[in-house]
Amino acid sequence: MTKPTSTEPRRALTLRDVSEASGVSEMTVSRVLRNRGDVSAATRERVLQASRALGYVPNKIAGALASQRVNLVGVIIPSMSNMVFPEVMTGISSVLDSTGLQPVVGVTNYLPDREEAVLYEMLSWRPSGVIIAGLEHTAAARAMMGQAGIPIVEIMDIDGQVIDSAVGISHRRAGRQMAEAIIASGYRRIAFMGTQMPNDFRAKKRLDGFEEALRRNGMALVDREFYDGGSALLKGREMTAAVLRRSPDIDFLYYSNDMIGAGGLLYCLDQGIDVPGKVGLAGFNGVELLDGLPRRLATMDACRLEIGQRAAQIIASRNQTTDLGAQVIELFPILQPGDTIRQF
Amino acid sequence: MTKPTSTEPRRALTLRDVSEASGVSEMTVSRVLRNRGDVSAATRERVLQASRALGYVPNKIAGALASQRVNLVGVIIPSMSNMVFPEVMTGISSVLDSTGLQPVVGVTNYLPDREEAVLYEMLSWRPSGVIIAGLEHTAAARAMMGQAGIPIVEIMDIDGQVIDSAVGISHRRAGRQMAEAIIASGYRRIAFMGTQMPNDFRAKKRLDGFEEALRRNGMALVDREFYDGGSALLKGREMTAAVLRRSPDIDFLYYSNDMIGAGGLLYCLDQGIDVPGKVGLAGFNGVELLDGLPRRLATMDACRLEIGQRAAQIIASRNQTTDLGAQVIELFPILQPGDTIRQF
DNA sequence: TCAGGCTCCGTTAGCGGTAACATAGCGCAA
DNA sequence: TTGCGCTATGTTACCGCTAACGGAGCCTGA
Repeated sequence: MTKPTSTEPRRALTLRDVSEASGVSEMTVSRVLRNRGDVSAATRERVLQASRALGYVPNKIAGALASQRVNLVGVIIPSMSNMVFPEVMTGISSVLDSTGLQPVVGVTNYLPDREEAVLYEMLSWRPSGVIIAGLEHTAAARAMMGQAGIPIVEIMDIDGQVIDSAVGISHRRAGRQMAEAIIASGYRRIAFMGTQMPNDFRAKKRLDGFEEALRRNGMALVDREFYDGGSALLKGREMTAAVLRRSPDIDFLYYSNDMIGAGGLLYCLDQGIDVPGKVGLAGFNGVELLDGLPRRLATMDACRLEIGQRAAQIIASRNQTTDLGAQVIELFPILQPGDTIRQF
Repeated sequence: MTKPTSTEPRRALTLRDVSEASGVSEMTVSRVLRNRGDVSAATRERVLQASRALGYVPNKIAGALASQRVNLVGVIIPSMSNMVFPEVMTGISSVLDSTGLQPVVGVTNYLPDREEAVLYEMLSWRPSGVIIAGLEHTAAARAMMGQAGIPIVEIMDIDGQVIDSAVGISHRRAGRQMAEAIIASGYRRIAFMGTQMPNDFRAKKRLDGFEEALRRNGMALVDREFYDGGSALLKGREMTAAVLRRSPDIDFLYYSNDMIGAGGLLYCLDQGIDVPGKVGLAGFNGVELLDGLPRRLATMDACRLEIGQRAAQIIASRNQTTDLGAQVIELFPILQPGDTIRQF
């Protein structure tokens, strides 16, 4: 099985092989394969035939070096496994697909040093642009992005200093809005549950905004609980159980994301708790999963699809004559009350 | 905002800039930055300082062309948003991280033509290896992989013809096993629910194996239902409702994946159906999500983490002296009965 | 004292394409 | 017939880096 088959070439194919097989110069082959410049129909056909027959695959490394152009866009995100970034990617791809640009993903696991390393690696391939989640980066990462000479779009968040362009929502405001809606519905004894991660700056900003709004209304969080790793749904159950045991008079549970919120909702329903009468719940993100729950969790959609699309549009335009220039785009999430907040 | 800042260089930095700034040859700078060859500690320090001060980022395109080596491994998967591939990626990364190799992901959305295009694009960057989901590919894709002269590992499935190496489970056998367990538990009127996708070959193989085992026991599926797009959890609810309405005497619901199975489970519990007494349920994949459900759904874990790890090990070893050679590794999924199959 | 073997660093020649320019061949109007 | 302009193709010079080799300077032991 390890022996090369008879069809396996001893040496990788190059333009020269195709040019010899079709009797034209390498340059002409190059023109045919890139659809660039004038080539007669007859020659084109001959070249394509030879290329296909040989199974030639162009070497983009050489091509990129010679042309100083790379059709890659680096996308740097904290995680792939939480339902939020796959949708951002969908948005990015939907726009990039029609431009010849191609996304390349790097994952940081919410670690700033890892983000820096991933960024360095990406920039070393000289991409046409970078889309990166968040506004918080190491000093070195900021410097690299500033120097890179390519469009940089920071996504998801706009509460902070932008390097070049940004597309996102204000998480602080989102937290405030949710708090105000909860208070307006008459809830008074509110608990918070979220991730332990010190580097999830957006979750932190939401909580900041949330608490600020509580304070303005003369209130404060009655209880809070953090988790770290494991199945979010299960953690949501466990934290909710712990909080309700510890503080039985709680009347609202605010979750930093929908997954743990869903776990909490399932727990409350299991326990026969009156939702939203006795206890209200809310999460954040507006993930599709919620549609299948027994009751629709209150949440705020984070505009993930549109964020991806807008970011990709900015990158794409900068590689064209229709350059949109650097810009900061704020999107506005919509509160979806679902069935877990009292309505009047 | 579109004006270049003062720190932005007019021209991209090259090794020459660093070499001039540190007073040594480009070759020496190259050696320092790659940690290769002998350089005195003093010189090394000087070069690193200059490099950092300038904010130099090496050009891997030029490096790869000159050295004929690329530290990239292409990973081609059908989807990123279904909980199964993120875990495979985790396995791949965990192994590759210590090797200097780096995964680059491409997504096909279960479309063979798209897979071919993604593969072509990847091979044009001359990666050190390719990990690709499934054994079914277009003729052109198979030819490309055969010619590429790099290690190719097909993952997830081993029921079919392997190009080079493979790591996976037998989905046909998995389907059979589940059917046998269900029958052994005394269920007799079984329905199936799954995706409509004609190109999800692994789901199809599971169903084939499942039906084959039923036939051998003189049985056949009583009902079946397929879905397409949308929230899997919600579709699971809807399909389950439809099936139970249409065939009220059903006593077992077999789902092609855990997500729709979870939706079905939630529906049954909502309806007050006795699970697993009156109706049993089972899914496939062993996703973490299930831990947070009110009841643990019966499932089979697909060895996703280990598949990723083993595949990465094969690629890594082929780039070393410890070459493992081409191989086909079969993994064996374990049936997790959970709480939705009657136990005796 | 000097051959031999280090350590450290420089020089040369590509890697496989593409931009930019050069040129051959042709049709056609004057 | 000449010359202009066009189309179709070839030639040349890199792109930024690294493999391979070369060689200067120094240390060592006989």
